[in-house]
Amino acid sequence: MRTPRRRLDPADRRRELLAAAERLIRRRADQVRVEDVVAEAGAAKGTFYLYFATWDDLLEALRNELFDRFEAQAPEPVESLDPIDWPATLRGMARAYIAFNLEMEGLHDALFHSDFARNRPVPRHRGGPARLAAMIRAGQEAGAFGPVAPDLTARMIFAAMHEAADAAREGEDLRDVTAALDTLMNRALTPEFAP
Amino acid sequence: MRTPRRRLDPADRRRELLAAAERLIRRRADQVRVEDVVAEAGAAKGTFYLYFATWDDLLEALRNELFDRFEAQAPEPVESLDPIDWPATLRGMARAYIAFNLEMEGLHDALFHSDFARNRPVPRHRGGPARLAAMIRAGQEAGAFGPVAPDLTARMIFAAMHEAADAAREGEDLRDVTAALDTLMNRALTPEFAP
Amino acid sequence: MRTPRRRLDPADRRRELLAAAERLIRRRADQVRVEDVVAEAGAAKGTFYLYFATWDDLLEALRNELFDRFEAQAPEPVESLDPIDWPATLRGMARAYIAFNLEMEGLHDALFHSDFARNRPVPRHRGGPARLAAMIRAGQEAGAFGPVAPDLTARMIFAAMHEAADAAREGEDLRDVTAALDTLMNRALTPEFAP
Amino acid sequence: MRTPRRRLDPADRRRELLAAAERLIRRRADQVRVEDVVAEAGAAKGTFYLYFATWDDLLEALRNELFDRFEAQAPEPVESLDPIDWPATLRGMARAYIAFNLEMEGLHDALFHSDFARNRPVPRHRGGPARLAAMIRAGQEAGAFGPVAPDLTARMIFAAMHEAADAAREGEDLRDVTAALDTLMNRALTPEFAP
DNA sequence: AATGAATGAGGTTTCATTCAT
DNA sequence: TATGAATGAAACCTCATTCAT
Repeated sequence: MRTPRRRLDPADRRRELLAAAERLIRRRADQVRVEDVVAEAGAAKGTFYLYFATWDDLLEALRNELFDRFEAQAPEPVESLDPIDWPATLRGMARAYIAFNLEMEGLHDALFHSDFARNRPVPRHRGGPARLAAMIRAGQEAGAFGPVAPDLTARMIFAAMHEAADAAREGEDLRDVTAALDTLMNRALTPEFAP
Repeated sequence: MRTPRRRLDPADRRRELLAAAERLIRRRADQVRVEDVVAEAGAAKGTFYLYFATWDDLLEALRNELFDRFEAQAPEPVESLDPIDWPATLRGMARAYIAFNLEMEGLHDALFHSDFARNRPVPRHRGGPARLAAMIRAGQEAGAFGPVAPDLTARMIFAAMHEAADAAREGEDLRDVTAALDTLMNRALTPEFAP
Repeated sequence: MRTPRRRLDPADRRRELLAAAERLIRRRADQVRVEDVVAEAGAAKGTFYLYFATWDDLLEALRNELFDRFEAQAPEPVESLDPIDWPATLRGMARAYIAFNLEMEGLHDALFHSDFARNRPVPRHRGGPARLAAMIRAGQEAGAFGPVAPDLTARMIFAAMHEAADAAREGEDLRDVTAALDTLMNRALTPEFAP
Repeated sequence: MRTPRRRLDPADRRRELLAAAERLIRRRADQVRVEDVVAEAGAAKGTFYLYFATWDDLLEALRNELFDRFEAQAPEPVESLDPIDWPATLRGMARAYIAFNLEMEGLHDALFHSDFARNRPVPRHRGGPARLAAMIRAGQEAGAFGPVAPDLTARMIFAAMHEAADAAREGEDLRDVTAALDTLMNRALTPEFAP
């Protein structure tokens, strides 16, 4: 019983493989093998290697896609005319990030804390902290944020966001989590406080 | 009888294996195999399994040891008589944690973000966030910290500490990092600010 | 229609494929794959199989072509009128063979000592030994060569030629090699010696 | 149904694997895979890699063993007291080599004309030509052989021996082959002929 | 208590050949 | 006649774990 061939446009086939991998890794990051991916995608083993030279290349493609997707959904917040409400913008970003992260499930560790992540670090310019730092700087210029170190504070707040998302995933009430994060960010950046 | 057997007190043997594993994992978490550990420890392969039923059991033992060690070195801050300076205590803990984390090198991801970590989550009561939450509660009762949600805030601040340590490891100046973290914690917990 | 199709006269296409294969195998007999050949020939993978049913068929075609080419360039030595100088004729053939063999590079083993060679032996009538044996017989009839067993001696002298070519390829001085071969052949066939 | 373990002394296990490989390669040099060898040797796949890092390492070990074996069976020819009969000694070596080569079957090409052979050439000092050249030199000093170039002539005569063995394997009568080779060697080396 | 040879499931990657277009 | 995406049977190699000694 031969499997009938499904001839696809290469771009489509690639998409299917990526999608299949994403679906599986979400569920159980470990234990996903090339074999599983092609089975899920309805392709043959060799087909995988037509599109990705190694397993890590697939992961890299997946990571890039996630970045693209996040950037598409949480677009540059500015573009406004009236004085921007920076704290609100920040809160918006936090919500978007938490939602995105919650939705990532198993992908996160597989892409950001695996051997893969160690071997292929995220390029500096991608990733949330850079965006967040830019936002802090802009807010500071507008007088909406206090005089904190933008880059390091951005990294730490981003880590806090990430942790908040984890907490939500582990069962904490999402409103509590969001409120606590809002409080933390508000306090961390308010211009009304100078220690 | 090629290699003479080294008969050891079981506790010593176990310690040697753990120490060997720690040394190797620090260096390169992936790529460490049972074989390497026993070679480093001067034992035979089978001996490993007299002390650890599986590889993950070794990791768990290692994680526990790290917790013990951290708790031993960063002792409960209280025990004092005069009014405690809570912010200072917190800063002390942060410094201790950063130092500890910096010194962990490859251990961190191997123990906290690997497949192992997913399969065997850290027991609630161990780990920094629990201690930190306790500290926040105590500080709040003493009027030294503002009215934030203790557990969630503890988690987020802990994540920030962790990120700070990462930043230091990646080359950021340790004083800058510590200062930024102090600022963040101070702002996040100060009682003088109510949004 | 990405690549424009190159419609060729079948004979031309076949020639191109053969030439491409020859070029590549010369360089590195192992490691040459169908994929490489079609790339080198500017054709698509499937096209290969329109001209050669299997990879071994290509090799066989290549081997035949080499035989043809050798026979064309080292033409039947006779055609003469005066008494033929048989030893000189033999030396001429040896020189031609060495030159040819030197020029074959990686082709030799790929065509004569590979799994392919085992599965498809050279037809008796092709190949140097047969020609050489004929020459020895003719020379014997003319009284120019001694009474040695023509077929076996031809095989062995041919092997010696081949070895001489190898020696030259490995860096021995071509004149030394040729001289040693001439001496061997002269001694092996001289009529002036009967043990 | 587990296969019961056969625990062997490492040297014995290695011998068994080599012997199994030799048996199979003799029969059909291509088509022999690690899997076949371990099956023939009654071992598990992983066991192979305990003894040979790669397939080519096995082939190299096999080649070395063959050399050893040949040298053991065709010992240094000298050791004599009276004037040595050099031609007879040479004929003896030729017979030994033919016998050995005939007995090698599929091993020859696998070890001397495969990709393996190209990647790991025979060390100069092993192999027949070196021994043969030494013999020619000794014979020349004793006045038993004519003034031919020893090294190149040795190579060519060795190739002739090899071809003679091939002829015998292909069905030529062994006595004819031996006689033709004797004649060739006698003529090639006789001191009574100077062209 | 200790050893280290042996196991074998698991995973990756390659490439001749097929076949839908 | 030509294309090139797709196939899937090999083959290789690794390493946690077992077990006979």
